[in-house]
Amino acid sequence: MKSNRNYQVQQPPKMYQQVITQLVEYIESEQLSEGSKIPTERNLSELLGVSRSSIREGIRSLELLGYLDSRQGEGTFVSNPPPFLIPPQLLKQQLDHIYLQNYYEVFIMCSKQIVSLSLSQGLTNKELIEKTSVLNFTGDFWSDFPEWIEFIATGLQNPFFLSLWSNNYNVLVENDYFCTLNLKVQFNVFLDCYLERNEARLKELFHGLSKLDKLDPI
Amino acid sequence: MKSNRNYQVQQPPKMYQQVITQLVEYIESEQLSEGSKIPTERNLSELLGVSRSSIREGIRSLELLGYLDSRQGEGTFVSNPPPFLIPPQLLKQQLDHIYLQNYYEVFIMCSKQIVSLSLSQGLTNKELIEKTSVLNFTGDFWSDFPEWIEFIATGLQNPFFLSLWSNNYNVLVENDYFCTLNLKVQFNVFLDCYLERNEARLKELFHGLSKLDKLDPI
DNA sequence: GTCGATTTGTTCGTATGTATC
DNA sequence: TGATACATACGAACAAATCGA
Repeated sequence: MKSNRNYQVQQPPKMYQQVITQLVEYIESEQLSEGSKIPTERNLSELLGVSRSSIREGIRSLELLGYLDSRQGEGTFVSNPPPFLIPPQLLKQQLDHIYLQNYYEVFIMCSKQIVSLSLSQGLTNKELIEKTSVLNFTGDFWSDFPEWIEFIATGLQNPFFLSLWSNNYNVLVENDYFCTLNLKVQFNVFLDCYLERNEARLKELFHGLSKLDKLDPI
Repeated sequence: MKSNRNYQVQQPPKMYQQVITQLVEYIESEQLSEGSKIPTERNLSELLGVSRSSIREGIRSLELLGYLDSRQGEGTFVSNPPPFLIPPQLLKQQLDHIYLQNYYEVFIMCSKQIVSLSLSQGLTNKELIEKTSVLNFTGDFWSDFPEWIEFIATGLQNPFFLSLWSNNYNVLVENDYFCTLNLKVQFNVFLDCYLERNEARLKELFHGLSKLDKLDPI
């Protein structure tokens, strides 16, 4: 090597990227929380010394991530982005079966974890039964199972499992994935094992869920 | 209700949102895959009948998601977005301890799942030992453990677990989370149990990891 | 190696719609 | 009703990078 040139492939940072960084730093330094108003586009333009267009490109990107919310005539406000995002869902992309299957397996992992954590929460058997009795089930597995998981997940300390679970669930629903699955188990079985705290059997049941065959297209 | 007016609280869709939708539809309909070039900003402007600025706001947002990649002088190209995103990581936000702990628990869940799937892959004991022997460990838990997980995850059918794992891992690393943990176990123990396929003991070990105490600040 | 065409990067000015007082 | 503040949107202009003749 003769020169000191940097051969790394790296494009120079773009203005909107820097705007994003500055914006986040500004919000953190000012301790702005959900609902707080940030300076107007024109102010930011002067403050950061960049054009309004670049400011807007940054704001728009942060808006898509759920970090900002701008309303015409009012201003731009700080918002709380979710802990996880699934890009194809944000873009309402059509996903093929192999993608959906991958999301499905993550979905099952989350479901399993939520059930496991729920059982280790230290509730008495009575509380367990009382809590779940407020739910009214329909008999349709892919209607009852999600309702159940969502319900017990809201009681957990860590809300991220529910967030991740919901993301995956929504992707699958929006792509009509569940109706392609060949289900061989009743929902009651899950619920009974849960109320009996039969973790070994639950493990088997979840294992069965993750190994579902695809329905043969007729 | 006297009129047919829609009282739903919904802001009118913004141009850049529509641009995003149209762009995704265009890419899908043209079957463009990774690396394909999309029309120039000026072309898109005419094609969709919106200004170049709005086109850019849409492109920029998709760029942040990893769905597009635009290079000055060349053009804008289709890219493959990752299956999961963690917004605070994209924004290089500083996260507080409670947030990090939540991500940590998801991280452990993924690690556990990866190990479990790896063991059920049907490898012989000999293959298992040979595969892991290519790794050279340092003795530092939070250096060895991630290297191990990442290695065995690359052999899995479903790449989403690794993707999700990496996302969480990177958040934790970037926020110096691991060095705040009070670790009481050696990495060897994990590896030995793995090679012995001792799933029951592995379960205990992971349970121990998820219940780590925070180091007392001195 | 130079020139010219193409394309994104960036800025500025202007007009319009909307919310608030 | 009017005035003000603000985001929304457009279009023109120039800079910078890339590529090919």
